[in-house]
Amino acid sequence: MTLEERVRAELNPAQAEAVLVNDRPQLILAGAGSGKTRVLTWKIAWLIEGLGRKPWEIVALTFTNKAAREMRERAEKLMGTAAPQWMGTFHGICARILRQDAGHLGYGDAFTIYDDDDQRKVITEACEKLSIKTPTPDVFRRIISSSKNKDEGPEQLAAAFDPVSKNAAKVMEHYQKALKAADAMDFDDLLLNTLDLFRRFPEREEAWRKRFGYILIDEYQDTNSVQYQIVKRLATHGRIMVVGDDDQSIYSWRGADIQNILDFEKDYPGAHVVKLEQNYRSTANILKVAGSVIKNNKGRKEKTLWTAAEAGDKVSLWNEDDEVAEGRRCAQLVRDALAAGKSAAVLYRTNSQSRAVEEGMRREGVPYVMIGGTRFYDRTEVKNAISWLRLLVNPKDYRALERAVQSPRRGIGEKTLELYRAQAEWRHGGDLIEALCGEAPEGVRGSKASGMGEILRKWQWAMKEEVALAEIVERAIVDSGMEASLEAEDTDESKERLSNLQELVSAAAAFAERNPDGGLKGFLEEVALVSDADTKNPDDNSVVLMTLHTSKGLEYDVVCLAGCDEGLFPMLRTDGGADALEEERRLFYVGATRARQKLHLFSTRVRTRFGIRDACIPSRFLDEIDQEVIEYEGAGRKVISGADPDVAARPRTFGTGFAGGGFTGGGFRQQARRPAFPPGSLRSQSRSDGTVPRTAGGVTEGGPALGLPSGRTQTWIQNQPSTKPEPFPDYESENQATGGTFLVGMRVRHPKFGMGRVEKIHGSGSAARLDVKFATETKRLVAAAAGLTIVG
DNA sequence: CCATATGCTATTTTT
DNA sequence: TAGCATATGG
Repeated sequence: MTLEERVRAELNPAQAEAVLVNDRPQLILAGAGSGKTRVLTWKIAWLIEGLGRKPWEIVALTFTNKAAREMRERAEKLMGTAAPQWMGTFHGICARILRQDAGHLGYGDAFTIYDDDDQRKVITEACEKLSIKTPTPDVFRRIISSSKNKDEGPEQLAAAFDPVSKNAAKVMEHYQKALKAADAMDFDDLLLNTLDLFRRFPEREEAWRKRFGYILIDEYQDTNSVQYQIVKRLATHGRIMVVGDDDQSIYSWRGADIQNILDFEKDYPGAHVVKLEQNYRSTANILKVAGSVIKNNKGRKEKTLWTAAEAGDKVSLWNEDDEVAEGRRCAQLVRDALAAGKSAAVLYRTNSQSRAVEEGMRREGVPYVMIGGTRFYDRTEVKNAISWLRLLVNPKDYRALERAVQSPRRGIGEKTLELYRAQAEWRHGGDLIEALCGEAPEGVRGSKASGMGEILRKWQWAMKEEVALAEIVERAIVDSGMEASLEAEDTDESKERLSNLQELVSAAAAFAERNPDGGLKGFLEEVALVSDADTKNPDDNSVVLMTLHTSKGLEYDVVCLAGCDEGLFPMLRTDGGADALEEERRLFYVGATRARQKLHLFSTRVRTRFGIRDACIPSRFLDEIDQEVIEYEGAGRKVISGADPDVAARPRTFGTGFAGGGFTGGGFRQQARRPAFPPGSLRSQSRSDGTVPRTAGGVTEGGPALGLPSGRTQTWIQNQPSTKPEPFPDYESENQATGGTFLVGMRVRHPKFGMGRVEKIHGSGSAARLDVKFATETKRLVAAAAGLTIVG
């Protein structure tokens, strides 16, 4: 069989067309689970074995290491020969380009990659130097990063009229200088500098363009402006294939521009467009759920996923008391799944939700692996050890010195360090190691610092002797004194840290094995660019816990999607644009389509957020779901439903039974939408103003009183976790303006003063005054007129 | 310079 | 509530 015949035999017609067409730029719109990796890997095989292209002519760009690895493995398996060398993440490939060419831009080839922490620190220092106090460094960090993602510099920021941008411009300028002085780049710089290289050095651009005779890009919908431009410059020859799904664009907040994929046909005239709409992953019911939600988005490329698979189970909708019950239920469901030999995952919107889910897993004894949170390489002790190595590779890396000097503490502080920095710049061309070894700066008793210098010198020596990578890492841990200091501490925590450091040594050894020529430089680069999901490989017997974002590209037999509660998911920030909701919806789509066989969706009645228990309303996405394919679940308490549109509000939550005995938090959400549950519910209980009588808790205790089957007391409205409902009159006040009810402890937003908290309430009704504590001061406001919004 | 106390804020995070 | 960052005093 010829290769072409094989392609046609093993792929569906659309996939085969995507693989075999080769004379035009190609846009492959690949719905979730439609086999895009398959297409990419076959494309590589076709280019190499079918068309005689050389592996080194092909560059394949992904957004995650995991995706790159998977593509490589599958391509190699398919061909039995080596896959292209240039397969990797955008950042990784750019780093490789820059290792070669950064000299043109005034960087060394040993430049360091700064992570978020380094970034924060450098920006904070910049703010201090410039005596800029507002806003916070972290705000600047975001502004700077998003500027870079848009291919903009300080100039554009300075041109803006608002003071924040003006400040940001100054900070950014200073920040970039500091990075340059440290011979360092942040993540954004890896991309931006590559673009810069191409713009400023056409001959280099030309060289790379020739190098990359064929360009493949995965997840094209996630490209930002800089990536887009890099690609555009390299792909003038038109030998490019991009694969993506506009419905899965969930990283706009990282600068991804969905327009890139929507405009592909404009950017590459004559492009060949293939839609992959057959889904091979999920049951028809799951797809229906995903499809019925995503179709509410405007501005998407119309496409409908279909499957040859059967309808399968209905999608389950669970409504639990609170996040604790939710976690338990997930654990139970997942345990059954695992027992049946299935894979399972629990997905949530925010990392903070993981706690309750973890707790549930532990209580039910279900093994789990959590992805996200702190990366292995982000643990303090690991970073500390690495800072020594960084300094060794790049002696200008001031940030590394700042860390190393504290690992362990050795009595050298900011001031001394600053003097050495000056010294290094003045006398040693920025080389901090030289400065440490040389004569101590004026006013410094040199012995402590020069001790560091000697250690580093010794390692430099060892490096020349080509000592094994793992050994260098080991020395960093021992010679620096980190090991001794942790041993001396001798606590459970210090033991844990020591073992992490040991693991770092193993990681180095493993790296050296994989990349014999990688060296310390290569290792540090991997450390900087690898993610948590790349390092953690869950075994078959555990559930995987992670955010919806990290779940993209993965699939599981059984998926629980926790926290489908309005305000949490979708999570809409006040300043988010109209597109924000659509992005949340795409996130739902991504989450739902991770499931192969069974999807469980969860909402809760009450949820603790920021230490406050709050009443919840089911996510609007649950409303959008095609009702035919869902079933309501719950331990003998199917939630009663209804489509009564004027029941906008949920009853407050009374926190009786909790410490203190008082009620906490909760309030009427005037803007609340009708719940997802079908007709005939207790809605009748609500008053025409959309509120529920204060005494609701008492009334709802008994099912029969409401004409419900007895024993069925657990209904949506009834099921308050409390029995004592009467609030103290002084603690509340009606507010006509927002229609909300203020309670002490509530978090509110004022148009001018920002976020605040209700401290005290004087009087009631329209005459009520509130003492609201804002960030800087406490104000007494007229409840009805202050224009406060209840946040939570 | 370092250890402790207080106070503030609080998405998502491929790299 | 909890984690982290800054403030403060030894």
